[in-house]
Amino acid sequence: MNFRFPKHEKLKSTKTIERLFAQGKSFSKFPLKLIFLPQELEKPTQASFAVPKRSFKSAVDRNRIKRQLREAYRLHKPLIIANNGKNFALIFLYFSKDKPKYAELEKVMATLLKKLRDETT
RNA sequence: AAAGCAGGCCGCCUUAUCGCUUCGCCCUAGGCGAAGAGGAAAGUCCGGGCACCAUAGGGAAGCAUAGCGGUUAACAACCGUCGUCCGUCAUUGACGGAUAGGACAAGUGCAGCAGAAAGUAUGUACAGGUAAGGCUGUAGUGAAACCAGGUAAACUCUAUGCGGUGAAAUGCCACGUAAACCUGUGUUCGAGGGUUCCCGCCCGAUACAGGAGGGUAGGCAGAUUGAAUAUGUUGGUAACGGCAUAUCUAGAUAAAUGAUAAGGCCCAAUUUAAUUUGGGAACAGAACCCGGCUUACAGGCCUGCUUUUUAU
Repeated sequence: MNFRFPKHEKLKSTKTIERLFAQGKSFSKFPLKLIFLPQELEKPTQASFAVPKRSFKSAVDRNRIKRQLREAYRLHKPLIIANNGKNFALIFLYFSKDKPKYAELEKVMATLLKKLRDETT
């Protein structure tokens, strides 16, 4: 099992992100929204996490939520990587206005990733 | 011991598992080791370093500072001291606190109550005086009544200082494209541009301005060895400086420094104590680097002074 989340699996390209917001498909389950597109050729599945400044004014809170999101993704990403060969570009949006509990975040993350796997195979 | 005031310091810890960033070593796509947020990293309010610009010169404007002396790379910061004001003890001093503190004899403006009148002065009563007259004195109101009046965190004046931009700066490498097209202007008789404004100066030709459209948006340097930190010693009332020894202490870039579990510890609620439940602690996240200022801050510790109580 590979639970690592190194730099090259982080979505950084401005172009790809703009394309995601313009054309990406999405589904949500409170408090997360997942936006996704098939990845360009020869690139691994990449993910990125966003917490709007509007909801959380403090940088400390935003950082903490992003870290928890990243942790939840890191531990559950084998769900989408394991068998099928398809790669994705992903963005996770946190749209609640309250601080999350990690256990709930983890549950939501798992269901979202399962849904993504089931709908694209 | 308690309370108050002033100053300074700390601001969760340990272990396990799974991860992230940088560096080093094995020797390669993995493993091992080391290091990894703050006192304010915040606000971006001052001052520097550093870099670039087509010289940055004069005048005006603007902004800042304002007893005196010192510290500093520099400052609007800091230290000392004098003056002024306030408080306490007390009696002409001591202690503590505050203080943007140059000029009102250039001009302009402003001034509650009281008072006839508050800046173009001059009413009443009494006394004196004159050719005549607030011409002179006293009384009365007020902090102040003509005195070169008071007031500049009022305009203003004086002295001193200030070129601009700001790491998205800047340099190099790689990749890609369009030195193409349309319109206008222009090449020493100067289009256009830089300097806040004026003058002056400077740049300037395969150029400049506009239109429509195309490409890139990666890497390295800048960038963490520095007005550095710690200890000792030494000069100075102090701010701060000298010398010696030791140390290397985040370097990310859609932005690492974390997540989970257990225990300790702290806080809140419950309770006779125990226990149980909740929170992880307050304020808050480096972004070129320093020196300050301002603002936010749960809880704890230390030092000094004052008061009260207890003991001697």
